[in-house]
Amino acid sequence: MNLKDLAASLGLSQTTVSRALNGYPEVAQATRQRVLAAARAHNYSPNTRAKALATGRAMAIGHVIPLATSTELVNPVFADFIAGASETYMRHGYDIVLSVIGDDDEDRVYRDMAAKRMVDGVILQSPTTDDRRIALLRDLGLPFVVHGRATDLPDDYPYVDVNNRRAFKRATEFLIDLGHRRIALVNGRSQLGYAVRRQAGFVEGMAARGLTPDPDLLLADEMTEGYGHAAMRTLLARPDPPTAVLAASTIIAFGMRRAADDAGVRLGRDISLITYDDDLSYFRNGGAEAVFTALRSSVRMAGRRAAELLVDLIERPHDAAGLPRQDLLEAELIVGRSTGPAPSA
Amino acid sequence: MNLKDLAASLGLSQTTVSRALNGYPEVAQATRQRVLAAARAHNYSPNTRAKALATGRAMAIGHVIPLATSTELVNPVFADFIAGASETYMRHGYDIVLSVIGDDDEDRVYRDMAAKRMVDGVILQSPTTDDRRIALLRDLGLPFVVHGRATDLPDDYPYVDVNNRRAFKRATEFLIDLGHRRIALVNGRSQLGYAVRRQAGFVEGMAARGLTPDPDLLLADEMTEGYGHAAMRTLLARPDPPTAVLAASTIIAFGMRRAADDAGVRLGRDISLITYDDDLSYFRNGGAEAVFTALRSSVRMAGRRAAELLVDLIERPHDAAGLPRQDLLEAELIVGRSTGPAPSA
DNA sequence: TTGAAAGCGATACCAG
DNA sequence: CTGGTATCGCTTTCAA
Repeated sequence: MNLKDLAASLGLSQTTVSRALNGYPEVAQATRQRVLAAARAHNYSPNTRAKALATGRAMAIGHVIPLATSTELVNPVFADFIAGASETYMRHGYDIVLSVIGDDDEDRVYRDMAAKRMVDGVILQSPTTDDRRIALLRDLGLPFVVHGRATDLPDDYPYVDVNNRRAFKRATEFLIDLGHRRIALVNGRSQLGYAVRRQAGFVEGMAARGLTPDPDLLLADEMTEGYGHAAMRTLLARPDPPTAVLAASTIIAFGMRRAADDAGVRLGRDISLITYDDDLSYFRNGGAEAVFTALRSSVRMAGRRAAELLVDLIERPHDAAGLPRQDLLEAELIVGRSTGPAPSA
Repeated sequence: MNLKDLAASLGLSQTTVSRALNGYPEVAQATRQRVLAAARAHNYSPNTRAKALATGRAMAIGHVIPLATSTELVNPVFADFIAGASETYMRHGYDIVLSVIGDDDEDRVYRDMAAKRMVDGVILQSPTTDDRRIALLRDLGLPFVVHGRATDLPDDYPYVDVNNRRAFKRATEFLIDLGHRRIALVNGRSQLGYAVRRQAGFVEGMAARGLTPDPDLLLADEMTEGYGHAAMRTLLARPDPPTAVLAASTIIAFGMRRAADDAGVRLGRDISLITYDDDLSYFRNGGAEAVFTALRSSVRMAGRRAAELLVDLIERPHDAAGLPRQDLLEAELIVGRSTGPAPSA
């Protein structure tokens, strides 16, 4: 059933039926009712492609998930972000078009999306410190919102980010206040803006309590489970292993946890582990006995927020003057028992 | 730059340019070369929406992610499945359209997708035992492939599944051969086909070694982290806690692990845990010291396979007579130290 | 081997 | 308030 058939079956023109369906004011109430009833009866809904062609609006947003060739598992963060975003899109009638890409054909994908006009805007994930995709998208004239920030670029593009610096600062101070002194940070690569900020927060937190971080306890590499495992082994093999570790991602923490198991070391007892974007729901459910967590909850909200900014940008592109279209979310800090006791030393 | 402009710039008709670009044989070699060169030079790529409208093919596949309202985290399995599927789609030129939906508007989404013609086919995830979406999609005439199987329905629809029964049977036998006798199964709800099969495999494995499962050690509920936590607490509180546990999902295992930590029980030492769809990459990286894992690796392959079947179904709908378009993948069984020692009892 | 013209299914302008 | 018609960008007969 298409518009033509529907119009014919009603003895009306396509024009009138279209107007009735799209809520134009100049349609007679009686006519509108008839049209709506018929549409419902025939289970009519307009062909998206035709509509998109006619209006020039695709009613779809592109999400690009980068998947480094070295990555074995997909970072669960992407799924949570999208879950959040889709709540917003749903309300505004947008669909999500997903592209999972290797790091090689990065900008081909954006070029394509712009040229093929299949989306009205895109979300850019995990920007690097001087991400060139931002300039590219601007050139292409494709509306976008960045999830995260590119440290080395002027701060003049739309973004949503979690305040990683502050979150890590607070987590660090929390550990120090528990009595920890030798604290390790197992971080992602420093090309990633958030890795840089997480480390900055960590260092700040130490400084705020008059401590200097031991460079040997600052580890960083590709955020994989394998790396987490290797890092934990390295740390445990030291003559003076840290009493607490701050892990920068779920994926890294997976590997660290396993390495601890292998070594017979009990996390949360023998050594404290704070993992940044993990385990929210448990803490919620568990109630009182909670620990620090942050990103995992914030990520969903970040998705929601980013989607709002993007939809706004697409639908009211000229308000740019007034509103900044940027948002820095504060991560929750939840604290409790599982961090383990203060070290005796 | 659109087809019209491109044709004008070449002094050719749209027809010829279109034919040259789409590899029709009747175009002169020289002409084709000129056209291709110009297209590249102008960075031309055809407007997807117009093409879809003209051809009746959307070149997109719908993936529907169900997100129960009670679910706090998105099951990472979906992301891995999509990562696998997208490898296939990429090769064939399809895009992914994602819908994240609550359990309420289940079939509205499928109806919409069919009516709005925005996708050429869909992947159906996590079927329930007598899933009515299968009949719906058949009615709608929308090509689909199911990831998983609906136990209570005739086995006559296209699907890709992992052989859950066999995987759990083998895992169970493996544990028994290590000396375990009191083994618990923490499973998902029995509306889910795979939960039923996992339990069947577990029971079969016990039977194969002459054991009967203790009903008190068969737990099942919504697959959440909170539930995993509760289940583990229940098990540990027993006078005779199990010496090994089989967890049916990553999410459940998250919670169980945390409960073990809280209780000071070391997984892999004090009590063995086999988790079904977790941790693949670590094992790969770690080499020799591996344990059972399965779905997490298979899921990506399942995504790839499901996508292949679906593309095939869309592009050659009439071969159905010959090929079954069904695939049952065997999950890998990787075995090693982290399962913990055999119990002394 | 090439081109003119008719759709595909909607929207939107211009008349009436 | 309603209808005719051009248009969006491409594919696909049909003719030449």
